[in-house]
Amino acid sequence: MTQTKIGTQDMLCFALYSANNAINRLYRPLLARLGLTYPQYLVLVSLWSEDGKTVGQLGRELGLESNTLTPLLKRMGEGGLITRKRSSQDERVVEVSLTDKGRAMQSEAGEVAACVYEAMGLAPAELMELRDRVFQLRDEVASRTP
Amino acid sequence: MTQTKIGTQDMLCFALYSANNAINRLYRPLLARLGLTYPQYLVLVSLWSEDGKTVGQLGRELGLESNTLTPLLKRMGEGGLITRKRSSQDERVVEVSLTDKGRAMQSEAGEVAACVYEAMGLAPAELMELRDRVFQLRDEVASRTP
DNA sequence: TGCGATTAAATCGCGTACGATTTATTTTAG
DNA sequence: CTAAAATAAATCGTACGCGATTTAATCGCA
Repeated sequence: MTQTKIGTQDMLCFALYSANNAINRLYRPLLARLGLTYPQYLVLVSLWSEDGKTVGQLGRELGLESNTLTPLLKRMGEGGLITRKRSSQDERVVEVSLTDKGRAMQSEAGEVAACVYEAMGLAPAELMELRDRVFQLRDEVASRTP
Repeated sequence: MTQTKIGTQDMLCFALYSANNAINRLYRPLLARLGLTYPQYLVLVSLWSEDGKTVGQLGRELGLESNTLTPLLKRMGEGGLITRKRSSQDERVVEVSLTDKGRAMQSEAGEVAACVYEAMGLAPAELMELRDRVFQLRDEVASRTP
């Protein structure tokens, strides 16, 4: 017998849970100086790479639903980072776009990203390999979730 | 130039964030049938491996503080899974112990763990390697967080 | 054409996470 | 011995995530 009792330290799910918490604790004070939370930062990263997405598109990319995104985007709109406008083609759809202020934040955010990258202490190749393994696990789990 | 713009799909932090969310979505309905949330399940796993821990000990193991644990443990106490008692040695400390009901839940939880393990689609060796890498990253990030 | 089914956001309630602060107890220095 | 420092939980407010439901608009098909 190799192991009778398993503890939290044996669980991959706990590794991901606690690593995610740890990274959030690193990001939080850095992003707070920009008036951002981590999920808000992810929305900006998404829009910086391609501006003008619907709530549904953002949700599919980030793995979130409207019940999370709607209030989050509302706060970002109040903060003047984005605009939210119903599509004239399809009034059900809300289109999210960057404001000048939201676009301008990209350069400041670069320092945050560099700071987090450094704290991870991984060489680029290691980082990319770990990232791809974690994405693969996510996709595998998601595909088996009813 | 290899890449001009980076997106969410390039970020290790997003991989961890979205994988953690995906795993939670898998756990949630399974644990809900036991009346548990994922962090509550982690508390039980910790106590099953060694019963009788203080709030502070649980917090160090799980990476959580009293502001998160206190209400969580209160709910678990109301659910009859644990007891919370101030130490007679040091009245500042609260000791958390399993009830019979909390202990009995271990066998039911085994099925949940098996279900999650299967959904990950990883061989044991792969799983352990990924787990250790993620823990290592967590510890590295935590050690560099002020 | 019209009406039920589908789709997209929004709303609501609950349970985390966590920064900041408070309360209560113990430790420690003088 | 005692007042200040340190420690352990608890409390409070804000922002996620998400299950469940609601509202509004569009689609599909008889």
